[in-house]
Amino acid sequence: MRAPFDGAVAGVTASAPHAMIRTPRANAAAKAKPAGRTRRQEKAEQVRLALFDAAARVVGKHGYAGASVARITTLAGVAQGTFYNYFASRQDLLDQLLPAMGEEMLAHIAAEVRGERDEVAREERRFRAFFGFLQKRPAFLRILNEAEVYAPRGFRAHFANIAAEYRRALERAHERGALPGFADDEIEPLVFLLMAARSYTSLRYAQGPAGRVKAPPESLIRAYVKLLRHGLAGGTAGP
Amino acid sequence: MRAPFDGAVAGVTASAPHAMIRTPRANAAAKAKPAGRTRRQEKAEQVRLALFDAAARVVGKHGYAGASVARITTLAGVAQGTFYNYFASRQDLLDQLLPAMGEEMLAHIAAEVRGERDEVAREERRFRAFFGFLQKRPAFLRILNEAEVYAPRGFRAHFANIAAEYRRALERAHERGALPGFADDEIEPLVFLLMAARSYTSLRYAQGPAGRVKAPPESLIRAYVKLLRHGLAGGTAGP
Amino acid sequence: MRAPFDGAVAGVTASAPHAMIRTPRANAAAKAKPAGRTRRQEKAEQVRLALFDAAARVVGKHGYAGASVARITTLAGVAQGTFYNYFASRQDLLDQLLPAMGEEMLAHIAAEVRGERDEVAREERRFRAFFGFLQKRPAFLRILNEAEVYAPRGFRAHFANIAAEYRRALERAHERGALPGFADDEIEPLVFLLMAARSYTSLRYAQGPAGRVKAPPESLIRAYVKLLRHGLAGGTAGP
Amino acid sequence: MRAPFDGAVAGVTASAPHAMIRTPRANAAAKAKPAGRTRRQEKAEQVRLALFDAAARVVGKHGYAGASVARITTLAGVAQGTFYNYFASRQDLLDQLLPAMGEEMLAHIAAEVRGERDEVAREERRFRAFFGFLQKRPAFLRILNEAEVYAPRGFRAHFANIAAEYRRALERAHERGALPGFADDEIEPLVFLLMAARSYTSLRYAQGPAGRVKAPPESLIRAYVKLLRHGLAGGTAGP
DNA sequence: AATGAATGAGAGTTCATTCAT
DNA sequence: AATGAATGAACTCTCATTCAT
Repeated sequence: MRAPFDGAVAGVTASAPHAMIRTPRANAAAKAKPAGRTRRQEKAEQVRLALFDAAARVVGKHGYAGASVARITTLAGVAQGTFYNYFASRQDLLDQLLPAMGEEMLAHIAAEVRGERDEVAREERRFRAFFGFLQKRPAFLRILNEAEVYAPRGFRAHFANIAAEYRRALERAHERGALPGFADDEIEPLVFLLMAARSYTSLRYAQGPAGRVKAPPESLIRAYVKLLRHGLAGGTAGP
Repeated sequence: MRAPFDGAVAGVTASAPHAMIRTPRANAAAKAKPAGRTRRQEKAEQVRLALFDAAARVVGKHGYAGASVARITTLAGVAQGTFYNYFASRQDLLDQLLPAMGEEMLAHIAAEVRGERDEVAREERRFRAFFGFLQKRPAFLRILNEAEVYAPRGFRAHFANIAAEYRRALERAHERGALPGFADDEIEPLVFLLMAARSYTSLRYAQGPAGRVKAPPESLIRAYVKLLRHGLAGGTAGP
Repeated sequence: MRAPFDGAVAGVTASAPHAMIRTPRANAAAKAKPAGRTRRQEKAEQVRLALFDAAARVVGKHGYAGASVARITTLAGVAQGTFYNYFASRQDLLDQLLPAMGEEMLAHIAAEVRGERDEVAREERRFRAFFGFLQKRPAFLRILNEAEVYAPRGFRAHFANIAAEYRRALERAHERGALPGFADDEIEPLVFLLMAARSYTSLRYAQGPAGRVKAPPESLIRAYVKLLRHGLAGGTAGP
Repeated sequence: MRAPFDGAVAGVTASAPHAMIRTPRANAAAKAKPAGRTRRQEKAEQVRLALFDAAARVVGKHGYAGASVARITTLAGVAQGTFYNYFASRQDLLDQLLPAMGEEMLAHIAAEVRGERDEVAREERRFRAFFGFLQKRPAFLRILNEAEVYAPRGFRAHFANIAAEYRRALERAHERGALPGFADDEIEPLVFLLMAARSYTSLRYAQGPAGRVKAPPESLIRAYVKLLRHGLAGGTAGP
């Protein structure tokens, strides 16, 4: 709700699909008093969050290549050494960035799609929600973009998350008979084709100057919907 | 046929759509004796080519991040300092890599599409030809992938090249009435959606272990063609 | 018999020849109630012992260089900060390690020598007992080895201990007329020459792979005894 | 002859038992003009020597642990990066230090021993020459001492060198009948016992304050000679 | 007395670029 | 035009020690 990541990190912790997330706190947790978190734990969590948040901002602004530990810790307001109390390495944090924000994105999109029955309309909502999320979290665009190269482990985790979610959605649609012409082994390719549309066009249309993020033009959404509804024929007969 | 890039580089030099490509050679060319190239010029061109070729191989194998000037010059068999007689900076060469290979790719695809009239069938041919090219030039997949992050200028130049070519094709199709449902301002989005499909799926399907490049599965191509032909409905009525 | 050092440390405390050994406990000891140790004191002594024992194990396995406070406290099962309640610094503990084990070694050797009257035979027993001790306490070999460089104060203390003991033995032998050719001022050099033999050959012959400790070959002991009995002539006339 | 290492390094290069010695120059050497060294090569050799010399001084003064690349390069008057043009790593240089000086030591000792026939007298000369060398190269004492722990590869190389040399000498003596009481398999132990005497006593007697090196007392040498000549009996009958 | 997170100086190493030869 | 050694800033990471809780 407020600073980036408050929600995102909580989301990750909740669903916890990231074996790589591990902080010093983890050990101490075992000895924790049953009655709620201690002050120390709270403070530690704050620092962790501050580092996470700082990393997201720094990557958003300078890219992964420019995300030095020095920059991140300075922005977070802690000493460089402190970083290594929370993350095993620079790469460790970098690899957690995308999956964490990805969870948040998924939640954001899911909320927008709820209620719509028609599959193309659902996809249109997802598409719009994706772009909406980019505006809510401008850093995400760059993080998403560069992660494949700079944080491949994190990228793969995120990719698997998103693809699994998408696949579930398309498989349900398939069962409902909403994708009549497609065979079972064509669902996965379809997943990637839809992810491609979203991801690739965001690079062209959302990326503004100086890290700014723009809303996508309606013509893009119209073209996408037509393609999904009728293919390249685009709906000859008109709506 | 033989070493990568002999053709590619020639192609670039020929069509020269890259404002950023400018080397010390350019100056020398101005002074060239009218009667053909001197020995010196030929030798220089050879060195330039060797550096280019070495860079492509190195990036293909080690990625842009691992493409140090030392590695490139060692592979090319020249001293490190020599590099800067031909390229303004490491980045300069890196930015020329993708546009050069992109020209070659364009030529390869154009040759495969020739003769086909149906627009969906043409796109299928392009799609197949793209994957075919990846197998011919395995290094291209990695270069294409990483360029956006490591050689953004080069990536943009390449992207503009490809998009322009695509746009021309789709606009001709549009004029022929092959994209009946689409408005003028939806052609460009369509271009990006088709590029997205090609580019994004290549990452998922073509990337084999250890830099190997695989052929795409037929299910992917079937799904793509169905999507183009009928949208998500996928051709309920059958072909 | 059980955890290393129970005895060793007790020994140190008993004979206390180490001016440098002084821990927070020492203060507490002053305030001790006359009637035996309190629970608190016992607990504290346990922690001290645990740290000591952990340090010996860590140095035995990872060497002094790898004996970080973090590793030692983790193995001892206490927090890092606790360390500084018992030792003034990392170096302080490290410097106590060798003298403590050295006392144990001395006791071990003394027990083996008892009863033998011939001086060369006594030295042979010491020599064998030294190697025997190494096998009983494998960590000692590494500690002894590295202490000179990493814990020079501790090394000097240990060295002085051993040399003093040795000197006492040789002086008694001298008085008995067992070292007929040597002048008074040659006793000390002799001490160092005997210590040299023991210490140096242990590095060559006892050190096995992966911290394992081997028994010395009999040929070494034969050569040593011959040297002591007859010099380089080695006993031409037979024994 | 002048600055430390001029000779030492040459010595190493000559007998070259150190597979680990490798500098960038090695490549270039292949292309070298036949007619003598170029200026560049000479300069490079100078820098290499300067680094070597600086390293020896630094280790002599601050120990291996204090021999940071920064200190070494500062003393040598070159930039830190330059270091890595000559040595693969800090450890690489550190491992070369002892073998290089060891060769010089060997030469020094050999020169002193020449001419003497009696084996004990030869060993006395070696012993004296060893201490003499320590005074000529004060840094050597510390380097020798710490190498086992900080530069184990270098130490092993040096140790093997010295032991081989010694062994050759003792085997020749053995063949001459100079070590009448010793069996073949006792020669090696003898080698180590003599090396022990030299090495260990140097720590006790040569080490002065502040890296100063003292001459050994005559009593040490007398004791040593007596031990070698008659064993612990020390020559009852007198000379 | 025990905790353990925070600190920050300092380590080794890399590499694009320069420039005297 | 070619060389390749020199440069030095920048990087990630370690760890003994401190100190508020």
